[in-house]
Amino acid sequence: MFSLTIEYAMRAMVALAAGDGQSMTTRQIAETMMVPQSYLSKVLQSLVRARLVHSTRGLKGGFVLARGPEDLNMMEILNAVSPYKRIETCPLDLDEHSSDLCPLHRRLDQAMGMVQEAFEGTTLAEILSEDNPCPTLQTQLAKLKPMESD
Amino acid sequence: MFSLTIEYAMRAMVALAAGDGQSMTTRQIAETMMVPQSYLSKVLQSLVRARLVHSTRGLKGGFVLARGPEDLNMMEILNAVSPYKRIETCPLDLDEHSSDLCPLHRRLDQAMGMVQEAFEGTTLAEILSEDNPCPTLQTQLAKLKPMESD
DNA sequence: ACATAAATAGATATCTTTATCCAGTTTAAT
DNA sequence: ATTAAACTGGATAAAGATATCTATTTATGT
Repeated sequence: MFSLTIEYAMRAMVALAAGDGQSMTTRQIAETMMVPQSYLSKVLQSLVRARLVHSTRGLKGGFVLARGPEDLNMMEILNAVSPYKRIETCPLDLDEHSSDLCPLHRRLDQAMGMVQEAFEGTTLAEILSEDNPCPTLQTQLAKLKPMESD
Repeated sequence: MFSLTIEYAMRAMVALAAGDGQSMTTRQIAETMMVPQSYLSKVLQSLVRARLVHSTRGLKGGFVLARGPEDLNMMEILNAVSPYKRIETCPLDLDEHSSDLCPLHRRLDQAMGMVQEAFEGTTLAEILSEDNPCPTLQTQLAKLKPMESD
């Protein structure tokens, strides 16, 4: 249901959020989240254009979240890479004046509405706060902040 | 979020359900629901293969629902044309043994679950029973059953 | 200044989805 | 039997999504 591009964007944002403010390169994100690196660079540029992450070029450059993880939700990430188009008018309805959707498209749009609400209500911070059995992320994070809390 | 193919499949099934048991040709369905006819024929074959509709060839042939509209839900239609793959295991998790999803994919799959439940709980009969402001459908139906209730 | 690391932009390749067309087959009506 | 209507299956084309590569620009450290 969700495109690979959306998957990759979400993974990248989770990686950045987990990095705790540290800048990460495309390569680091790609390896952490097992995303094809060359394609990830395109996805990251979408996230930059949507102003969800900041990029810095050159040596020691990389990407960081533009806001705190508690202020970034899944819907924003999805929208950054593939704008979510709710069904506003029945596609069968020729004149655009009908305010209501037909029953079929009302149902389809309701489903989209549920997803939207769920995603808008879920921040990166919440995702990070839950138990995270994702092994590659943990491994990589251990490298990123080698001796943080000691 | 839902592919055009899914859209077309849903529209076709609604058209057939509205036809009240009468057989409809590809052309009739296509015109009623404004779907490209040649592509619709492929979609209909998926619905036939999934046994949601029956087809009869030859003159006076066409398509009819395989079951009553109260026994056909949106999820079956979706599955007929593009199998719904819930997220069973975290795609980042190398060994397949982890029973739980990581928080990100738990959220993604929960969204898919909500859609699935909504669609499973919605039959064609329900869709038909609601007010239907979809003008093309009504126009076409008037032709199909010209003097039904008089 | 120079070399290096890294994002950016553009061109290109591959695969999937969407769409069209045509030849073949089946059936009803004449 | 012949004809016309209609589904079926295969080939093909066009568009979009996914992926890769290369050259360019920017920044850092020496």
